[in-house]
Amino acid sequence: MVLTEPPLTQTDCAECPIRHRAVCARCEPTELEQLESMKYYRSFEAGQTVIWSGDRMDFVASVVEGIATLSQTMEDGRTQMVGLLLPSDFVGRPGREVAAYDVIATTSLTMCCFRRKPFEGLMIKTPHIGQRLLEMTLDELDAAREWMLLLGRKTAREKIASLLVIIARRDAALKQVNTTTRIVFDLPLTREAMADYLGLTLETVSRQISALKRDGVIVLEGKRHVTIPDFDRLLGETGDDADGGPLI
Amino acid sequence: MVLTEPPLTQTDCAECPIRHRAVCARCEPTELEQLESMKYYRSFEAGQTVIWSGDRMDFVASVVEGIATLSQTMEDGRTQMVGLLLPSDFVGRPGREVAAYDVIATTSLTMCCFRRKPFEGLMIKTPHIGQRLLEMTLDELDAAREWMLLLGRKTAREKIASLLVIIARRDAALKQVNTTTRIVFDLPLTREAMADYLGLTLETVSRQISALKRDGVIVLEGKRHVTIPDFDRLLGETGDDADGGPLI
DNA sequence: TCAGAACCTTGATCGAAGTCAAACTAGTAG
DNA sequence: CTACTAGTTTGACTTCGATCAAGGTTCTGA
Repeated sequence: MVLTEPPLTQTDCAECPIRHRAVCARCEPTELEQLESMKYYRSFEAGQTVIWSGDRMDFVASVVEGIATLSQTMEDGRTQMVGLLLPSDFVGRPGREVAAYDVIATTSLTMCCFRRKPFEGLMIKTPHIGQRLLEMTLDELDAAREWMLLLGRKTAREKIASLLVIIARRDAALKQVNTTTRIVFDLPLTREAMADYLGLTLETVSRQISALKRDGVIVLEGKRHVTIPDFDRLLGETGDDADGGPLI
Repeated sequence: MVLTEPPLTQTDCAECPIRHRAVCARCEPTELEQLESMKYYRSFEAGQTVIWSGDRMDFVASVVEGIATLSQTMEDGRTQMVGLLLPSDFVGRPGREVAAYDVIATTSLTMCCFRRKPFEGLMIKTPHIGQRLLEMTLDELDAAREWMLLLGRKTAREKIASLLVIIARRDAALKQVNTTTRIVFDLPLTREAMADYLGLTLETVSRQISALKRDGVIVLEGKRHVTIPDFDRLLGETGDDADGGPLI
């Protein structure tokens, strides 16, 4: 599916997370009005491609609900995920006309889009939007560097444990539960998507998950529903510093 | 070596690349004056550590000359390079008090530093500095994602070829030579540093360089001086799309 | 001019993860 | 109810890069 001119579908945006994350927090009423005028929602089903690398991209967006992935594919089909987009994450780059990565919905997905040109204009007139975007981009860069350590130096088992910790943390932040709550969540990714994330094959992912289950580090009901009986134990499996911090 | 309060050594900054890259291009004379007042140079010898992860960091900086690396180390000593800093690259993060990575000079190195607090103040008052920094950060994020593909999916041989292309490109950009010039450069990294960049061991790096040499993809004089007889041939070894673009 | 250190190369062997193949599970469309 | 599909697991075997070990090169400083 190729998006060249996304349709404008104006709907109410009261819950749009971009309000909290990139823009609006310090916006004047007149700026909010402008944002409303360039805003529209788009929804996708699980598995749908939001945009292909190389396509023209006339919007930037924020994930409202669901999960999307950014990935790169080599000529011969090898693919590597380079970004995991959870609710409130930002997609697209001001000033870039053409998408640099494939964006794929891994669950059903709703995004709050802003037409790019007017958004760029507003950014120039409203410095704090750019400042917020800079903070978010620096956070993403830190996450990417953490990910590079994972890809370059961790064992398959450590990679799986790290991914589980990342998902558990983001899930907890989203649900606003605290550290003491029992840690239970559903894996939002297939084994293949996990493999693309971690630079492994899906067979290795499957084997390592089975091993963590056999060793009692995780409890699985079905193939996706995970319980972590002892979060510190899981943390210990990641290879990261012990002071990597608590769940949230 | 731990830097907590870097000494202020004011010198002239006519050649400081930050003028071109992050600030100054659109600065008013009064802003330039302010920048001068918060600026100082620091020099390091090859092998010296500029700052350790976890140290207090009271400055942001731009590389003027030489090469530095950002790297992360796991408890057991496994290390992964997460950034390669060449002249005009920016180090540090506005708003961050504590360094997140080790910064190490791999050649003799000169940096143009700005005291962080006043720099942050200037950034708030001067939006275009933040805008420039956002662009540079987005570029770095793209580079990090390219690097993730390399770490996660490329073979050792492809990794080495990719690194050679990256160095050749940045070297050419720095020297302002054009595509048709014969491609000759010195490797600025030891085999071990290359291994840390690529998520390999130094032995594998050495073996793959020998293999590329044996196959005529590169010509080596000594251990560091590289000639690329056929750049397209080298590009073909990277596994990247053929349309990965020319030297510059 | 020699000793030592840092850096690099090469060989032999090993093991973690990849590949290929088969079978299992759960959901769903007919 | 059955057949199909997408997703997953498990087994057997292979391979790429790691590990361990020895020796070579270059440079510096005594």
